[in-house]
Amino acid sequence: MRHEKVEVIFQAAVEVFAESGFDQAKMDEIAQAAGVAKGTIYYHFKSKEELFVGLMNEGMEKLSDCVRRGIALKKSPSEQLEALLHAHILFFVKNGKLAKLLLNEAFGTKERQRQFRTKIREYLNLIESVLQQGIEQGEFQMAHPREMASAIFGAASVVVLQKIYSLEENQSEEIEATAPTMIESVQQLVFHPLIK
Amino acid sequence: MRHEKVEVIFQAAVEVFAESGFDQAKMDEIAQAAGVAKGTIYYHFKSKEELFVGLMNEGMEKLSDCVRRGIALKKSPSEQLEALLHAHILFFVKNGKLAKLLLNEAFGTKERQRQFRTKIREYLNLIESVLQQGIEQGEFQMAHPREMASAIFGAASVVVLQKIYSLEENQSEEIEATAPTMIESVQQLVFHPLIK
Amino acid sequence: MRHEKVEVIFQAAVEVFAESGFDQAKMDEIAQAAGVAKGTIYYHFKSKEELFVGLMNEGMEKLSDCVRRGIALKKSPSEQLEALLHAHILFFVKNGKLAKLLLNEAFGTKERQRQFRTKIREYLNLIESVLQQGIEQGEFQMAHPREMASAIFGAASVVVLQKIYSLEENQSEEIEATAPTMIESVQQLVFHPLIK
Amino acid sequence: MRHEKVEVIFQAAVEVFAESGFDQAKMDEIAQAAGVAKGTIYYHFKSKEELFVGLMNEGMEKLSDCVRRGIALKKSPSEQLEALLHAHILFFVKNGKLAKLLLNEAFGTKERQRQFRTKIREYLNLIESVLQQGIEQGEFQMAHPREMASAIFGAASVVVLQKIYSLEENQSEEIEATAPTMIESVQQLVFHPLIK
DNA sequence: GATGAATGAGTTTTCATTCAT
DNA sequence: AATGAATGAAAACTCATTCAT
Repeated sequence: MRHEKVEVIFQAAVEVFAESGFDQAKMDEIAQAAGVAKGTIYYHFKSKEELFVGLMNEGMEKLSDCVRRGIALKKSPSEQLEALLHAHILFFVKNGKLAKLLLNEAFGTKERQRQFRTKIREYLNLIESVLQQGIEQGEFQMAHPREMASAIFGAASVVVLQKIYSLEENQSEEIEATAPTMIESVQQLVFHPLIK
Repeated sequence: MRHEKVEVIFQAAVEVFAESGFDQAKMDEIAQAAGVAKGTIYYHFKSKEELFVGLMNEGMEKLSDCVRRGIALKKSPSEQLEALLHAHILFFVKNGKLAKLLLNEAFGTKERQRQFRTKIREYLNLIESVLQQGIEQGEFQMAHPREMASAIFGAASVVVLQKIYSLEENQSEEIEATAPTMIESVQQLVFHPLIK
Repeated sequence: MRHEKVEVIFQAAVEVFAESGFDQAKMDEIAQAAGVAKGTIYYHFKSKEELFVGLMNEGMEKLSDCVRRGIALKKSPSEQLEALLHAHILFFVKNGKLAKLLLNEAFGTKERQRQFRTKIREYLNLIESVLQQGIEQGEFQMAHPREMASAIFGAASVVVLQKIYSLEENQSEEIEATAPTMIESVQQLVFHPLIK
Repeated sequence: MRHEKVEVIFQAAVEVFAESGFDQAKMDEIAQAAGVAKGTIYYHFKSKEELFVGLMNEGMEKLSDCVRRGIALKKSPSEQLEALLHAHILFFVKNGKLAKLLLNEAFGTKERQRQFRTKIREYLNLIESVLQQGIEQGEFQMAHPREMASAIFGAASVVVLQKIYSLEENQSEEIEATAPTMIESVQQLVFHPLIK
């Protein structure tokens, strides 16, 4: 297993980065939150950026794994897509901190953001491949599976993020209870027309 | 009409903020890009934050206006929703800089971000009201119009953002040509099931 | 004339760099000594290194000018060499701080030191050209004017440095009084054999 | 005999200190170069400073021994002085790393430098005593043997240093071949007038 | 209205040193 | 004897903001 202190630092870093964003996050704060000296972080990570990138990669890895596991149980593309949405939203609900970071830091021209987008691109490819299979097997019908993948990703992600922040502003914490609502909405968007 | 210098500063600020994000953007750089002295910015704006907030508010205003104008021409909610998506995507395509800022700075706990989210909330209300009318007039059918509004907003925004950055990485600039692809995709998502 | 603050910073920097050497010198200390804020130094100089290099260049420039002026008054190479030694030693005596920096920072593989050595090389060329002329005019006789230039430079410089530090340890300050002693010694080394 | 590890550390330390100077040299780098753990250095030396001082003392010791051995074979002061110059220059040529350190770290107000200068003072006394004997025995003639000792030390040292760095910049390594040139030059400076 | 030199609080990062194993 | 993870004090540098001109 990974070095104990590294784990502690990772935990603390997610909290702090999610709370403040990359630039506003202070290494001091991360160190304090982790209960280690600032030097200790630098003993394990070359820089703030490297720490952040490590974090993001791990986060995307977890999301991918989680979604892949959900898909693996299903046979037909439409069931797989359903499972994908379900897993994606639940993952974001359970890992709100990561979700915040994901959208906050996904876009931008900094190197770390570019690197990060590569990971997102991979995740989008996963979605796209499900769509593609559906098309090939005659289940789905769409002209632009790549754009559709982005749109679905955006819908599923922003629903959760918006909910997180709106609940935060009302200081309620019962987000898990609202998961079905969000899943249902995105499922409808994808599988049924809004129009009667 | 607004003071000439203010306009110049606004223009420059959008560029710089979009390129670097709020924190990494330097007032020096904005001043240089605007061709004014740094002090001049502070003569017109109290702070970096105020400049940014002014910018974002104006941006959201423009987006709202643009969408509202699109809707106004239509009668039925479904036509209105169609027009809304169309206008939203075209606006983001035409104002890529603003689009970047929008998603980059929409989430976070800083005061400026909270303020900004208020504007987004208003925009989401606009979408929601179209959905609501559709329900009332028996055109639409959905359990959670609020969540649906978020999902639609996310789908339409992320499609464009993802496209912008993916084109940037390939150094092509022909994003306007791809607008129909994106509009079509989101329209399908909203109006037709993916499933045959 | 040069900007007032720049001048003040230069003055302070010579003091501090000479006292502590490049690495041990703190920008804080220089700022305090100059009576300006640390930021002011960085407003005028890009980095500690740039400040230092500027300083050294100016120092070598002054030394060169001073020696050149001494030489200019003389006709024959031997008179010129005499004047050169005289001027060099007096300059070091008057500008002890600079003399310290000169020897302390002349050697090393850092970029700033390499740059600095280029200036010293130029100064050595000046000495060498006097020697060369002496040879051509039949006044001097030597096999390796380049090495001789280094040797003379070393003799004249180290004599003064050693004296500065030995006086410092005895807390006496009367170095100017000892200048003739040093000049005489180096003159003898160059013009008369030690051997009777 | 000295502990094996101590020897290894010394070797590595000379390299690293000579390459980077005292301040820029990193204990990590020395440890790596020596192939031991950082803690091991601290097991054998109390501090970076102590390691450095030990090094310098040993270096000066070796120089002194080498020169003393050269002198011991000669009888007359002028032969002794000749041998001294010869030994000094050859020692610097053979121990370039040490030579660099010697001049780089000889001057300055830090405690380690003061300590080091004590050793140099002793070496200068050795030179001075040869001069003094020459005067007493009627071979030499000079007003200020102490200053003359400094001047000779400076000439002999700087000649080599300047050559080392100028060859380094041209990436040639044949310094040993140039030793006679340098010895000859300093010998002339000391024993024969430049003037015909 | 406009300017840009000056400021100093705030941040990342480095590295000698320690100490439990 | 030897190790190397952990530490925290120290330093270079940044940049939003101010203000005299």
